[in-house]
Amino acid sequence: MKCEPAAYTIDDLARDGETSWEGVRNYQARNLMRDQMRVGDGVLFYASNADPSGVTGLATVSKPAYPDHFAWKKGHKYFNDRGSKASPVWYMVDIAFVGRFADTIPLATLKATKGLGKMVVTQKGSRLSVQPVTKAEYDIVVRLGRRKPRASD
DNA sequence: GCCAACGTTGGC
DNA sequence: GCCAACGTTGGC
Repeated sequence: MKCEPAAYTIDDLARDGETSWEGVRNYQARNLMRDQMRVGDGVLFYASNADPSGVTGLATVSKPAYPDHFAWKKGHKYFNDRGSKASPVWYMVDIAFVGRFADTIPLATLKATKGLGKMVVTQKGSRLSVQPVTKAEYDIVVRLGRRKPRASD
């Protein structure tokens, strides 16, 4: 799940413990949250438009998809006139903090890592704010995040 | 700040 | 239903 640091960071999630993921206004991303995400699923927290952009930590799905009520709040920045309280269009999930990486795993590292060649975020033009990750990819990224830098690095 | 990639809108 | 115009995302 991607987020710009100006909006929310892994440190914010560490402080909050849990957060709702409102504001997704893209059908593909919505479908992933609504149809694919289950409580307990692992989440890679990705900082976009950051320096460097990359995975900054781990979270887990703590509440399955439910209507994003910000979508029908007139005047709210996440207001969207599709759907309504009666027939919601936009959904969100809640995620809970799991861990923070000592250092961001930059996108360039993901692209250069064996086994991540097909990971959605490493593909050109991958703009979706919620992307699917395979178990194998997830495990590789977790290993990268846990690796302690050597003095010679 | 540039611009490629992609989603959405709306005229026809 | 096509597709040009437009807006947004996000890496660089």
